[in-house]
Amino acid sequence: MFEFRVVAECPDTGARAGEFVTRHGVVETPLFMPVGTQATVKAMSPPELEEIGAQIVLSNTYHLYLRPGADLIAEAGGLHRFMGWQHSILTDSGGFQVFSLDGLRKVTDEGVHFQSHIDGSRHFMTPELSVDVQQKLGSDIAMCFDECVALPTTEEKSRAAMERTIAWAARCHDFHSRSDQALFGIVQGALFEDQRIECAGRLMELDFPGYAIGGLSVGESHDEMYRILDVLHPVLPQSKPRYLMGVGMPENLIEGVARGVDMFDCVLPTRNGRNGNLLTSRGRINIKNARFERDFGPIDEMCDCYTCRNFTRAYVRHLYRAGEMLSARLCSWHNIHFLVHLMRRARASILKGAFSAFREETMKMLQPEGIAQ
RNA sequence: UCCUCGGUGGCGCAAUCGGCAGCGCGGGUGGCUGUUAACCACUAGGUUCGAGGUUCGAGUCCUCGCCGAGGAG
Repeated sequence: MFEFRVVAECPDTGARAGEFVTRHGVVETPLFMPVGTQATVKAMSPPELEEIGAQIVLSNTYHLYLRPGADLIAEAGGLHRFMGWQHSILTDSGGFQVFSLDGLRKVTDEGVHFQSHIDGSRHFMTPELSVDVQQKLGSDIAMCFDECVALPTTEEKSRAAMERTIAWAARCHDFHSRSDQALFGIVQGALFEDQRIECAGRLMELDFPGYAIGGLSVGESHDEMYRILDVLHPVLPQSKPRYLMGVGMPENLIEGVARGVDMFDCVLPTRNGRNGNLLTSRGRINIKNARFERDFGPIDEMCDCYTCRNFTRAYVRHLYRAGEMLSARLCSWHNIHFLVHLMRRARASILKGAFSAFREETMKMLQPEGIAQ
C-alpha cells in the first residue's frame, strides 16, 4: 500500500523531491511534519493546519496510550476521526520517551518499565505493545520502538542501545500486521559512524518501507549531526524515504535535505512559538524584546502566513506580554507555516534543478548576522 | 482632638530575640530540536517616610513630625 518514489534529484547534492501515497492521500517530500503529541498540534485547529499546507502530522504512542487510551481512540473510529484530521498521520513509538522521561523509566531487553508522568502509575512498554497501540490508533506511518540514548555517551552504551533497537525493530516488524499502515525502522548509533552504518545495514535486512534517523538533535553540534547524515546518505536505500527525527531548525532542514533527508518533525515551531520565539527568513527573533514595542511591520517581510498578513510585531508582542492565548496561536501559526513552506520551496527548487542556489541563498539569509531590525 | 494599625525595589508583601534587607508579580535578557514545556533560567532594581536619639550594631527600640487606613468624639 505504501509507496515512495523519487520524482527529481539535485545534480550537485543528495537532495531529492519525492512523493508517497497513504490511504489519506498523496504526500510530497521533502516536508516538515508539525508535532501533535496529544492528538492535537498545540494551539492549532485542523482547518488551520490545512490552510498552512501541512500534509501530515505526528502524534505520540506513549502519550495517547496513557491518555485517553488506544482502545478509546479505536472505539472513536481511529485517530484521524478522533482528532478531526483527514490527512496523513505518523505516530512516534514512544521510543523518545525512553530518553526524555529519564528517571521515570527502566530499560530492559524485553521492554521499558515506565512510571506515568501523569499519575505515577506503572506501565511496561514493549515493541509489541507499541505497535499494537499504533495499529489501534490507525496512523498511516508507525515507528519502531527504539532506544534513544542521551549524548554524550560511550561507544559501549551506544552499542547496547543500538543492538536493543535492532532487536526491537525485528520484533516490531514481526508483530506488525496492518497492511494499510507503513512501519519505519529507526537507525541509532549515536555519533559513532561504524555503528550508524551497521545499524542501517541490519535494519535494511528487514526491508522497511522507510527509514528514520534517530538519536540526533539531542545536544550534539550541527557539524556532528551533518557528519552522521553524510555517513548514512550513501548507505540507506535511495528508493525509500528517510526521516530525520526531531529536527526543526531551518538551517538543519536545509542541510538535511542536501544530505538526502525527505521528512522532518519538530516541536520547535509550536513550543518556541508559544514562548515568543519566531522563525524569520533573516534568523530567529524573540517577540518579547523591547525593541519591537513600536514595530508595526509583520513578523517576517517575506512571509505570507495569516499572522504576517494581518498583524504586526507590536501587536503580537502585546499579546504575548498580556498572556493572551492568541499569542500562542499566531506564533505557532507563523512558525509552522515557515517550516512547511521552507520545505515546499526546497521541493520546488529541486524540481527546477536549482536546489544548490536555493540552499546557498537561504543559509546565508538565516545567518545570525542576517538579523536586521 | 484622641486612640489603634500601618509606611521596606515599579506594585503587593516578608524579615525570628536588635545581627548579611528577601519573596512574588512586573521590567530587561537568554534558552528551548521524535513535547513531562502557554515553560525554564539569568539579570537589573533599596538613603527600609523624614529628623533626632539609645546601642558595638536599628527595617526592628525611644521621641517628634509627615502620610494612609480604621475607630472614638
